[in-house]
Amino acid sequence: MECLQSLADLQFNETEEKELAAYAKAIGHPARVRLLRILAGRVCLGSDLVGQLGLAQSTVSEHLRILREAGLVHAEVNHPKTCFSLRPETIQRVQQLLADIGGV
Amino acid sequence: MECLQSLADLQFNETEEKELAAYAKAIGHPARVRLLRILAGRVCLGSDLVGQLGLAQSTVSEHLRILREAGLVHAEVNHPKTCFSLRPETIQRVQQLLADIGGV
DNA sequence: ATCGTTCATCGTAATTTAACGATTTTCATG
DNA sequence: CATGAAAATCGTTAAATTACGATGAACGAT
Repeated sequence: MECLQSLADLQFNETEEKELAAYAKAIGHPARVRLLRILAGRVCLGSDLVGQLGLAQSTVSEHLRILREAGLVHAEVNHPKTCFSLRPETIQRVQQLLADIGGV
Repeated sequence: MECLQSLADLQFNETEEKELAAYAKAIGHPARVRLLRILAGRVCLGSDLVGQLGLAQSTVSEHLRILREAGLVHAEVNHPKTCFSLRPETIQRVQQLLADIGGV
């Protein structure tokens, strides 16, 4: 007995699979979700975000780095401050990749 | 200097933050994204999925467990076989949670 | 009752992640 | 040029993740 439907026509897009996995991995931590929600419709300095998260400055910085490297957040440096903002087009890209799976 | 917009009105929904983080964490691995894509529009036995992934049976079983526990995949046992299928409503829920952040 | 197939679970090792305090970098300002 | 503030990086520890082979459990068929 085999799969209930044919698997012969199955072809993988490994690049997109890794792309979605990387986005999801970056989103996959409550502190980072909170950062994204704060930055939805708001532009913030790192120090403000530290205050909202209740985590050490270095920890928040690390979470922001992960979000930045994933392309979910943009950072504009104005020494000694840095302005963080959401990149909504990346969120939309994630939604598009999810739609290919089974979403709307 | 503070955040460029007010943070006073900020309120968190920790439950939803954890919910989205948990979904994203489950999706955040290329092998699990592939499983989801295979199961999009197809119902498969575990043994078929093992063949498609090129990983050990125990490893695939573990990935399927993670997807199941996250509510992304449904498993129907017909001993000694198990039928795995996507739960599209969960994918849609993830999209909704993303929309609250900055998606469409 | 035994065997075979399928899937889950166990035990383990290697890698990655998360978190913190301490330190360093960077620039504007005094 | 020295200071100070903000953020990144470093070093470390603890915990979680990933992967595998081996083993175990469930049940249909022989």
